[in-house]
Amino acid sequence: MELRHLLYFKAVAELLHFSKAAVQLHISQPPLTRQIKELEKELGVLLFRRNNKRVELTEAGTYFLKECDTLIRQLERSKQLVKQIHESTSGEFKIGYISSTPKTALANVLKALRQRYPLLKTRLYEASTSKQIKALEEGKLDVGIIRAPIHSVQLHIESLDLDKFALVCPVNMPYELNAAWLKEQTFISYNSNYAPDYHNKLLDCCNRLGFYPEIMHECNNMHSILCMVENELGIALVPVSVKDQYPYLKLVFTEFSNIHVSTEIVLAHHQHTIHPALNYFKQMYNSFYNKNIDRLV
Amino acid sequence: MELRHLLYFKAVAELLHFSKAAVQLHISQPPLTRQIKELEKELGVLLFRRNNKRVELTEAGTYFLKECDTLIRQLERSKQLVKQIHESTSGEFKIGYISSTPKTALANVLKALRQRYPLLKTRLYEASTSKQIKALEEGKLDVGIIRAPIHSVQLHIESLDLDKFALVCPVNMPYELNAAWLKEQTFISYNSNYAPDYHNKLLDCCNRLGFYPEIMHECNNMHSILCMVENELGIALVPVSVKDQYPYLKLVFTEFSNIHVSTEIVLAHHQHTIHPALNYFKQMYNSFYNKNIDRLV
DNA sequence: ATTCCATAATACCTTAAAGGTATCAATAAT
DNA sequence: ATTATTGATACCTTTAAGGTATTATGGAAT
Repeated sequence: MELRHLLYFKAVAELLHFSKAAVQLHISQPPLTRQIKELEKELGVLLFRRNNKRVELTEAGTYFLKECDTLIRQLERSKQLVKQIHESTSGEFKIGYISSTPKTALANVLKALRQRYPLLKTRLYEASTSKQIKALEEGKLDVGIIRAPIHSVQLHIESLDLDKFALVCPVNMPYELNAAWLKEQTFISYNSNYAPDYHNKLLDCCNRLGFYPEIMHECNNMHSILCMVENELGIALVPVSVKDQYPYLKLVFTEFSNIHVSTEIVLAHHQHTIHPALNYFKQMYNSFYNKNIDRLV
Repeated sequence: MELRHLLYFKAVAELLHFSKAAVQLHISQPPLTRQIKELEKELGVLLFRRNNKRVELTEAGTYFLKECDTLIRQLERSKQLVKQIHESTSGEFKIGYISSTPKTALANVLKALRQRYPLLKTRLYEASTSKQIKALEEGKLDVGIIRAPIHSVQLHIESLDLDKFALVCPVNMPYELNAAWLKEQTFISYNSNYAPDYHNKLLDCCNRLGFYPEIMHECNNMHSILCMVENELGIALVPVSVKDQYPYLKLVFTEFSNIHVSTEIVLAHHQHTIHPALNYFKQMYNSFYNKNIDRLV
């Protein structure tokens, strides 16, 4: 038996007419008759009750049609699945990340990914949380490393880390951790439109410290913020995890151990996608990220 | 794509060796290589990573193997199912029934069955409930019309009728419905080993009438019992439903309307069998049986 | 490093079977 | 009774599956 037999049978069973079915199948009628007979012979079952004028399904034929339908549908599904898997192991893998992401962890993950999926090309996009959410929803990104909260039913997220805030000052700058002193300082931060949730978290943190920050300079990435601080344009409140990423910058980080405001870093991707590279990415990312965390502690 | 491709792929995927797979498939290696290439081309997916020394599944191949397995298994299941349906519409349909079954209903059902399934041969077996249960369990009967109770987890049963008992006497024989008179009579009945549950019901009935029957003659079918009664060898207690089956016998039936002991007639067959003829039989039997009942009422 | 073996790929031929054409036979409608 | 329709049959053509011989290449042994 071959798939052909099933497809031919399906056509005849649905049209109940050999000649019409033959037309639909783009073959002539005699071969079709023969194929059906072959099928019946192999099954040892009469599928059609037919004389030269009327064709009808036998009871067995009726059941077989149902089975054929599911089989053919299943096969199509399988083809699609395999194509999808193929795409996700040999096409492009688009990764989004916020600028505060540790680049060494990311680099290690990419190395592992390259070894496991040699055909897979990776594409990196540093972008804001909001932009990434949109891109993930539209399928323009496969995975994103972003800050919670994420309000999207389409995306699946898992937590990577909780990040408290720290004060960053240039070295040799005297500082005090009290509202009076902080109130007088010039602050550098993200643009509030660019990362509104992050911005609110930051304001919440300041509020608990008892002041409202005067933000004089805004940047759209972490590295720039820290460079501005280093060059004494002001000070900043940033997530503590960035501390280890820029050891060459002449900065002093001071954590607020008593203020429990933190931003959550999550890994997000579309729901219900079977994507081996993505799975592997998640696995690797977690292991490398945790290694980093361990080193910090 | 043809089924061949799937079977060939499965062989190579399981052995991870083209030459060995070719031997297993009873073909030579080059055509196998070609078929696999065709499959890969049609899917647009590389299924094996192979050099001249090593063959291994790609990620996509691994998934496709799973899909192939289910598809092939599913196909086998479908073939079996269709054969089973074919058997049950063109083979033999073996019907068991107890001797008190109305034959006209049965005849009408067989007529309907013949019209619907012209290829189906029916085989009738008049047998005791206990013999039928054994035969049904062993697959030697497709359906049985028997008396409850049935203690078998393998069988599915559904109720057809509740049958009360009636006294049968020859015409012109004076009779009284009291214990004193009944106690003095000679009774004819089934062999107690032959239909023990029926026998117990009958004793229960007599007990409520206040006597214990002296059974002088035993038969193994209803018709014989009634003939014996007609020929004045004794009287009998029988289910009322037999009354209409032998109008030509010179008998008087008297129902005990106040004694609520009845035997249940059920239709029994093996559980979980997909059997169109059986389904139709049940449907028809119910309709004809109920028609009979209606006529009685 | 060289040789040898194992094994998949390639080229080309053979054969089986799928598909086509012409025709027949049977049935239902007129 | 006649005709049109339609599945079956017979026979031919073409496609593609399968086979044989050979090559190329990667890994193992020397």
